[in-house]
Amino acid sequence: MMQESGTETKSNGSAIQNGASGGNHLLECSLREVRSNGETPSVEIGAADLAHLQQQQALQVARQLLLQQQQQQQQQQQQVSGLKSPKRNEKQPALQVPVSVAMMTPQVITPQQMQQILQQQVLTPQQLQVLLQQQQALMLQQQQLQEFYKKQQEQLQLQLLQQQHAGKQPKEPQQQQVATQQLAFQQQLLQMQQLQQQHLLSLQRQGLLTIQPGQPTLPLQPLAQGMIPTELQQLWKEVTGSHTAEEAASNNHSSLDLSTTCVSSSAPSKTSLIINPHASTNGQLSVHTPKRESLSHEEHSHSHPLYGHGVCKWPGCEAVCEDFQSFLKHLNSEHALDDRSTAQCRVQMQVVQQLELQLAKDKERLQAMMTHLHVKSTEPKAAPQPLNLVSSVTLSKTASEASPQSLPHTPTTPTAPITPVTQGPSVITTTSMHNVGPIRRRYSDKYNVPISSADIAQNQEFYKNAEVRPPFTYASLIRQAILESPEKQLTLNEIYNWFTRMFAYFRRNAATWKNAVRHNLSLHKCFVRVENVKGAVWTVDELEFQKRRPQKISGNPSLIKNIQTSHTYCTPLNAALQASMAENSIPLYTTASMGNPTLGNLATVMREELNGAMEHTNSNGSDSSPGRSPMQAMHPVHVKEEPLDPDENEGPLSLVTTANHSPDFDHDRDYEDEPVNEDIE
DNA sequence: GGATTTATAAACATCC
DNA sequence: CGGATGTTTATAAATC
Repeated sequence: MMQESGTETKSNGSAIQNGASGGNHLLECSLREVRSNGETPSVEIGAADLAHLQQQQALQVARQLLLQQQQQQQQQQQQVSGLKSPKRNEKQPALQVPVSVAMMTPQVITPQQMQQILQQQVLTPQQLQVLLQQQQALMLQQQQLQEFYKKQQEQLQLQLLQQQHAGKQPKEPQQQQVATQQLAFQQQLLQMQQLQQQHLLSLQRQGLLTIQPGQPTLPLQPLAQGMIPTELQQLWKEVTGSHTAEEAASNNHSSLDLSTTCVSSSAPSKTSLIINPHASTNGQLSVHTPKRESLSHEEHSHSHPLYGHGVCKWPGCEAVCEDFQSFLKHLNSEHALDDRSTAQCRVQMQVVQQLELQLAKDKERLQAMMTHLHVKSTEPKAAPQPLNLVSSVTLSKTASEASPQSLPHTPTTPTAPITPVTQGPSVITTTSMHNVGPIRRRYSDKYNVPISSADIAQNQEFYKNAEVRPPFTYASLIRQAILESPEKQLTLNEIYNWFTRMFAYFRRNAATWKNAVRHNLSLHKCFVRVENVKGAVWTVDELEFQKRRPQKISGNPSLIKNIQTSHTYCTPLNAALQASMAENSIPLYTTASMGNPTLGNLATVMREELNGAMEHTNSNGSDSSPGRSPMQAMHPVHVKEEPLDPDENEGPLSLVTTANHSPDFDHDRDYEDEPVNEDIE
């Protein structure tokens, strides 16, 4: 309506003439480099090497875990479909690119196939569905683990480089950090194992699983690995219950032609959608993926993932095979392509997915831990406490919505067939759904507290590679981009670049999000355009940014009310949560959440929230609580999780504290001569 | 159900 | 003219 005159209100009230915005190239180096290099110029080789060794050990373990799971899964795939079309292209040494294999496997079995399986199996569809849903999340988790492993390797190399360069001088913090990371990593792995145990437990609780006492569960290996077969073992017992357990395998005559079934009965049942959303949106992809059969028996004759210690490791089998030959025979006879194997394979896939989901979250936590420790050791005065606290609330809340799009709903269709580019590992299955154009997802950052540098930094590695939509608003991201810049100002194009650099998600649909960026820049008063010598740059008016959603929070009654209501909302789960937390600190899938494909994460979310709340009640100000893990990137659940932090009641804290973030902006109000303050704020 | 916030789309203006 | 950059409006969705 007032097109012409609108400009004056906002733009260039006064130009801060800092002509050279040249420092922006610093942005080009990854934050990780910045962080690790920044104040640690040198390394003591001996000690660092030690830590480095330890870290490598941890990596080794993780790698084995990955390989085993992946190979197991892959092998099953081969059983299911590979037998029919035994063309293989031995791709990569599994170590190098383990991810790609895992990426493809979920597409091997189409939802339709699964549907058939479901119809023929013994378990009720509901039961199976629940199981599958859980396992899907596990698969995601595995992917994340792989990703994480790669990152660890990168970090390792980086550190090695640093050591070589900076070489001589003794360097305490660095070594400390390495050791810390390694420790944290190991803890993460341990935690994964616990989680898996919990998963099993929960299955038992659901009655979906019955562990007979006499039944040998696979010896739990030091890491999470052992859990899955155990769990599956039980699953198989259920799945194959009517087939007289182990012996039904004689029906080699597969009734399912997995390699050809595709579109026939594509009525996308709920399960099919959930199981393989990618395939359900684009059926072809699920069919033509012949490359997966990279495993030849010869290749893995020595260490067949399904064979170990003279026992068939097919989930739920445990048949004794003296030598590898007999194992192969057993494999071909007992685990041929049939309904049962297919179902088992599918379940295994789901298990892995679930693991991967969990991993993603734990990875975030780990990063948060590392970041926290690092920041503290190097920057003791910055008082990041309140800042992190606030933003973590925001993030964990918003994050919980980031991935629902990746899971159940949003039956949207990809605007373009997913380009298999995805150089970032392992994301295809998770992300293939958000490549969708116009998903309007509201990232309920209702508190809309600005994300802190730490928040993004902690997860940036994830978002850099995973095409997961970041759970931040455009405004928050823009602000973050600008604040990260040395001059605290960026041109539009530089903002674009930041987006694409930091988030894989923004490497596509450029027109859309760029428009959104511009829109946000113009719309929000907190973004101030400053005329520059060489053009215009955008800066952030921090105060305006804080003012954006003022009365909502700032300790007013409504907030408290919200918290309380959310408490009651969660109440049904609280009992179970606390009970389980007492033992293992990990919540489970309660009956209420069983139907939800994302229950695992729900549980975790809840635990996080609860932990956070409890922590804060217990420890005020003690720095010994890094556990307030800022963000779980992949909470697919749509929970109305309000921050249970009692601290929130003290309201203003959350808003005000961030203001100290950049004192530079105090003078920004200079050119805030517009008649702003009265209209909305 | 209305208000608010955010995302998306699009029209339009301006500048280079 | 065309693209980049801004501004504005409209609409939908989510949330409060």
